[in-house]
Amino acid sequence: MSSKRQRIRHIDLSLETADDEVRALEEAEDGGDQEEEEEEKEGCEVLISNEDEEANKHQEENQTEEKEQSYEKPTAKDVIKDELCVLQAEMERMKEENRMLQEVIDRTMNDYYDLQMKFADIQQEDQPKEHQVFLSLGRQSSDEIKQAKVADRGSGLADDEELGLSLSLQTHVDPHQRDDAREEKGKGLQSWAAGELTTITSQSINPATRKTRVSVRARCQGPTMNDGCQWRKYGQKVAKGNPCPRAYYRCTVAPGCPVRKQQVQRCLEDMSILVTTYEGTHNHPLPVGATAMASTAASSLSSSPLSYLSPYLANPSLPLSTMSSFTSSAGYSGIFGGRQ
DNA sequence: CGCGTTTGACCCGCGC
DNA sequence: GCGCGGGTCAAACGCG
Repeated sequence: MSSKRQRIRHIDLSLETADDEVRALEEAEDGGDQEEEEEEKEGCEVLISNEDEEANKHQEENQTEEKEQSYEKPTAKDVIKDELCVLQAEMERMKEENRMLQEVIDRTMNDYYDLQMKFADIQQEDQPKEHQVFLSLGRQSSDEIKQAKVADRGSGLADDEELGLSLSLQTHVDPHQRDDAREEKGKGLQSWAAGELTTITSQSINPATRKTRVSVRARCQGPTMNDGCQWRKYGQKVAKGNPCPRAYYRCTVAPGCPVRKQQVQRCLEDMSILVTTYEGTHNHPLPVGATAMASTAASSLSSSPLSYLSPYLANPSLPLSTMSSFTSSAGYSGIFGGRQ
């Protein structure tokens, strides 16, 4: 199991790198005038790109000086024109580069999604059949199913039959359960909509209690990530092996809501990454804000990776039912790979 | 004064 | 059975 986690970490790193590169390029391209897609900043990357730009400027200035020495007194206008041309050319080049990087991100996200599906399948196989009954990949589109199958063939880790079973089972899922799952998934995805989430997660099952569990890894500066629901802290504990305390929150949107979440700030690997584990299913509809974010996040995931980077740019008017394209029954799913 | 957070005590499951 | 560790409770405290 640890090897699987390592695989996910590897993916996370690559995604963040791509994200940073694009962000740095965008900064360099428009000087940060564009509306920021993420509130969180990686200042060092921006600085690097600015330094590059300055270095280019210095180079251009040096070239200009050389020109001035070799030619006969060009007018100031000519010099400015030259600089302008060079800058415009540079800008065009960076735009092109930006486009290419976006394509790379696009491909990477597709690969990432495939891997998530594969990971869910692998974990499905690890569980007893009794648990698999509750597993579901949600109402995937035929393309997504194909992708998953292709991935399965490539790895030889899962078989199409099992995937098909899962798909068929979810059509019999109790609507209430599906709502619960949507809520579960929504909670995690709301962070996407908030632009805070950098990675998605893993799921886990508590065999003893059989409670639904979804964990979300989010890059978040604050003590807790805003997922649209109201939470009340009811306890805090220092877990062994992690110097950072684990906080326990309870959903206060509705009295008696069984949903709890635990947050663990992982100090050792990355202080900025917050691992949030949601447990249980809501016994109430999600707040409007949370639902909107959830559906927005859903559309962002199922559409372009750019909207993944900036979920608010995605169409927020998509119906909540869109969520079922990657949510599932009883709290589990392809992406989160959840189980009950 | 009400609500949320903090924190020590308690409970319970699990491994030995 | 015992010890350990995670999870929860509830009184105390702080803040608006």
